[in-house]
Amino acid sequence: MVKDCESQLDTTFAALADPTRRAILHRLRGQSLRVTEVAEPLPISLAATSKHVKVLERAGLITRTVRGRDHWLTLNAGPLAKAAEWISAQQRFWEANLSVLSSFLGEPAGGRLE
Amino acid sequence: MVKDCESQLDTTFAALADPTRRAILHRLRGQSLRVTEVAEPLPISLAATSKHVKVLERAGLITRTVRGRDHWLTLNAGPLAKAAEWISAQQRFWEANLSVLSSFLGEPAGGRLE
DNA sequence: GATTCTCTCAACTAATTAGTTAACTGGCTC
DNA sequence: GAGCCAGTTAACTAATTAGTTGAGAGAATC
Repeated sequence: MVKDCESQLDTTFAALADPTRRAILHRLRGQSLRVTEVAEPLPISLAATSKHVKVLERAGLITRTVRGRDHWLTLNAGPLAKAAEWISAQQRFWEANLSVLSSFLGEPAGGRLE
Repeated sequence: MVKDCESQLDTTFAALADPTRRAILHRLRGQSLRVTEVAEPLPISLAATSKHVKVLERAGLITRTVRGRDHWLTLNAGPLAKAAEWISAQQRFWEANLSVLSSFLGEPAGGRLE
């Protein structure tokens, strides 16, 4: 299933929008863990954790390696790079935009600014 | 309403997860626009656009300046910086993680890797 | 002051999501 | 092979979301 850039950003940002999933990614920094280990500190059921893992996997943010009955999860930074790229491209225009705003606010006006 | 870091990331990433909203932000690069102008190229109603604008505003990604009947929208990069920060903190561990993965995959094994 | 323009809000629908519990599959161990 | 362990799937609920249309509030204009 080939996913275009736009819809990849959709799934990446949507995956990152959940604090539980961010906690999972955070926990996978520098170590591979099994699903049960990932679930252990979380205040939700194993089934719910399994769903979150699936979301992260579909977003390409983690990689699953099956070994017998254990599923080992590993961080995968590819989509994170794409997301960071989009954000920084946006930020590149922030300065320019600030000047636009200030010149706008500096106008003779008469309008309310709240 | 004071929002902690975590829930700010929630709303920021959730706001960025929608392609229409990313298009709006993209369009606001370097220029302030009114809601109608933002809505013009979008294939949805003005009311729907108004909702997206509200989501972006609540996420702190844009600022609204009311002038008479016109609402001027301006990009606001603060939350973007927080989001970028979270991502790059995560990325800092990618290299370390790659070595973990490769040593894991390099084990004598017997497990399937699919 | 009547009309038009900009924008929001209310009410509704259809789809998605995060969680639950219960049942199931497949691998390990005694 | 009986039973346990790891994990997914199914079926359900409650909440949220993206969109619609229709109505309304306020500002500009003729």
